[in-house]
Amino acid sequence: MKFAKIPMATIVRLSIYMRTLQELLEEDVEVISSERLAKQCGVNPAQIRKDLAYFGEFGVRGVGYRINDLVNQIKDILGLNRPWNLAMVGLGNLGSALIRHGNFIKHGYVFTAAFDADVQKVGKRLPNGLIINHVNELEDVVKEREVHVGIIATPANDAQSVANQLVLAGINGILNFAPIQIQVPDCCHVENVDFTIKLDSIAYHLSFGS
Amino acid sequence: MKFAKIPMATIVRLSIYMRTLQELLEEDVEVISSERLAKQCGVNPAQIRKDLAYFGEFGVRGVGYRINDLVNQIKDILGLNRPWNLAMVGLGNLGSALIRHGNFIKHGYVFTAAFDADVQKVGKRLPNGLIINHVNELEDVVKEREVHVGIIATPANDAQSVANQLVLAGINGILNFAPIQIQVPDCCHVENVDFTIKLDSIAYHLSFGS
DNA sequence: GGGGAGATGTGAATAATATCACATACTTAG
DNA sequence: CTAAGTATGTGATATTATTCACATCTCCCC
Repeated sequence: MKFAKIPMATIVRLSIYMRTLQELLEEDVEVISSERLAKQCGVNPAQIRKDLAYFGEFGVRGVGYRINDLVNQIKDILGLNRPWNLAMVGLGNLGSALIRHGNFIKHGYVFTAAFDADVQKVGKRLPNGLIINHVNELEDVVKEREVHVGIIATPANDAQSVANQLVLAGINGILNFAPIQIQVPDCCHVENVDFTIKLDSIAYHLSFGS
Repeated sequence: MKFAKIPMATIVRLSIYMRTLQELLEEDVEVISSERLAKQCGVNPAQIRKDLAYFGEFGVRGVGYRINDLVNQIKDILGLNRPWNLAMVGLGNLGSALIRHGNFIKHGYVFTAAFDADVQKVGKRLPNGLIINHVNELEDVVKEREVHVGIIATPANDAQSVANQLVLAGINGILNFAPIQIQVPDCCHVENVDFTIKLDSIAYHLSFGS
């Protein structure tokens, strides 16, 4: 599926295109031009065509893209035509809220494990039926339940240690909500979600104009 | 403070440098070289020096950067040496968790208003003392409490309408957690936080190597 | 079935971003 | 006071990413 060095930015945009296309599908739109899609996503039309061109030809000249097909093709490109199992580590405010959040399941991501260091929480059942395990059991449980991606929602202090354990358990993908830069071996891919950094960008723009 | 066209990526990195530097301060490190900081942040040392060079000279040749000073200078650059008032819109799982999350206050962001469309929730008091207002009151309350940044944590369907109201109320910065691309006038700066997009990137990496 | 309208796919041009490499300046030791 | 050792700041270079512009293909209508 992957033919050349693909810019990371392209991958991110493909996700965004897909989201927008899925929206359009629900409004019964069947075909769209790169120009209209570009406007809706806030990018340049040529950008969309280039991004897709890395992976093949998906449109029809003179017509545009059949949305249903394109969504499926983007899913193939991103590896989303299969289920992905998630483990949540840290069930404080944020972790609990995320695990209840409907967007994961909507996009094919399933929580198959949940961990916390607080023995008070261990054994409790979450709304989705999962029972919280102690972080000590992380390695075993992760392997047993075939977790693919670990989500870190612990305090910053615990994040690195959790990351180490996840790597030990054979995890190669981590989504990190802790506000710290975690260090992992090259085999493991980390994506950070840090909203205070986003707020800093907003503060900068508000302070010094766009 | 702003001298030239500054790359957005530079602004984001400055936030990251600042976070790391603040960590180091707590460990009583006083001075750091661009090389060590770079390693810790996962970037190139020259990158750090270039990023800072947009705004002035902050280091000492042959020595490095005095961390305490540099943190303050980055705060000046980003406009963080002042309080910023936030309004949360949407107090479902995610919104409630965020408003309880300690990281905002730690970095100088204060919630001064909270809104929900559910009349059941209106009037309730949050852990931080705030009382939930109905979204109908958004414009008035936002102006009265001098809100600078609106945070959207509503379902995707409501996000655009909330954004419109925020703009009407004079808000120029929005942090959007709803998984949808919201449209706003140019005067308003939007940052999106969409973790399923991050998960998609991870899925891609796991599927097709790094 | 031929011609016009419209939208893709893509090489070339442009713009933006990151890295290198070294001159410059500061500190310390002798 | 001088020389050695370091680490910054920055012009030059390399790399990467975006946009343009147009040839190519499809559809539709006459």
